[in-house]
Amino acid sequence: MGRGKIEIKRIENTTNRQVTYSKRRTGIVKKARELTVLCDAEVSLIMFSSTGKLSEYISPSTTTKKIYDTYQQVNGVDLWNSHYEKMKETLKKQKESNMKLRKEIRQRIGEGLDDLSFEELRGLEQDLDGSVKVVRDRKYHMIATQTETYRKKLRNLQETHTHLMREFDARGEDPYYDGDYESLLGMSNGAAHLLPYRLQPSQPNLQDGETYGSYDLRLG
Amino acid sequence: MGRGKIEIKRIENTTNRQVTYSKRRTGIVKKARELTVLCDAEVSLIMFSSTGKLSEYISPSTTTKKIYDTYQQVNGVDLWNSHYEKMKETLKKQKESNMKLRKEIRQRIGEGLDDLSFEELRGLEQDLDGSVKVVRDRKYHMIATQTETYRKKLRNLQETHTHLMREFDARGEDPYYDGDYESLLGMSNGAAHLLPYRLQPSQPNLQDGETYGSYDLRLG
DNA sequence: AACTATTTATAAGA
DNA sequence: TTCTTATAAATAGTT
Repeated sequence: MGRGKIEIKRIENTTNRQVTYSKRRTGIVKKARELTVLCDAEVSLIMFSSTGKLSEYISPSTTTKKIYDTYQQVNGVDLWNSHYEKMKETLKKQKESNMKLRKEIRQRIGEGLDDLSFEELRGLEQDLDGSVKVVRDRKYHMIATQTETYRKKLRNLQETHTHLMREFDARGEDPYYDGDYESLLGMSNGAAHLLPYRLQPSQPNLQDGETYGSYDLRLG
Repeated sequence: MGRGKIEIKRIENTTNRQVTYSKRRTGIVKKARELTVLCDAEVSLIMFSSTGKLSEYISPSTTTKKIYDTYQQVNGVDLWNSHYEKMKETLKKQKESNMKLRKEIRQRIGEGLDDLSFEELRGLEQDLDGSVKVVRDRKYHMIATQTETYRKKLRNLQETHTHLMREFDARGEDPYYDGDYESLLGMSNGAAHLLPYRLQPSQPNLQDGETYGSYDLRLG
């Protein structure tokens, strides 16, 4: 229907192809609209040009979503819907699993025991008994470890104090001593001196750690 | 394009409308196919007649699902996709909840305790201790109940045997007795007799229930 | 479902 | 893109 007949095959000339697309797109949309009105039909027409541009016609009485929903109903589930169904199934299983886990926890807490038989009850008791033992052992282990850590910390503090005592006592014997206590107190442990230990009755609170601020001895 | 020009409005005559639908449907599908081939386009055409019958054309290079997916990408998410997203979110939350429940159970079983602090460990121990007590109480309660039931069953059996004894002893005194022990042993409890109780030293094992087969005395 | 007079769509050109 | 127009194609009314 034009100045000449054309063969129905891809138009190789790009410009020509785009012009034809534009003209025919107008034509087919008009046809879709006429079909809708004349025949009381519902039509969804979606077109992508070779350049990817989207055009569509949809009957005014409906929406693209409705058309696709109905389309799927008629054709049975397609890939998309089956994916959706699969997800619903997974969700259902997850919820069931969740319920079971909650029930188990409730029983392990001591609730909802009415459903259990005597044997199940006895099994649960033994199970819990075992668990308490494991947790208790772990706690004792932790206490032991923490006590050991605490001892080491204490020992380190005592050593530090011992060193500090020695340095303090040695101040009078140091010809270069300038009265700077702060630098003495902040000195590193690396500077270990081999002076003999001497008791310090003038500083009775030195060993409890209070004098030089609070030391973190908390467990954990 | 026909014998006469027609106005583009609903065709009231049903037959005429359906015929026109059929003819024009063929026409528009042909147009869609030509557009696909000539212009290298992708076309999805879905039509529902006024009677609800579905017809479609889809370019061979694609699928209805692809067209719809691309359509959604271009237009942004629609209601359907948001429903899908909501479901994905729910599923994610369910899975997370599940993981937490499993972790709690593992800890209540005595596994995966390494992550717990000393305080948490102590709390868990006390919690489990309490649970064991609840379960143990429940078990004892059940034992008590079952024992009571057992006593009742036993008493019933003893009564039944007592009755049987009496019937057995009474056989010699019955002038119509014909030697049919079986019918005696199978007799119902409803036929209660008011004969005086008599000890049966010749049947010492009668009261332990073994003589007349096994009685189900199992707990639960 | 076929026919065909007529309308409509559009290919090529401007 | 849009207009023009000769011509191909679609189809309304009919059989």
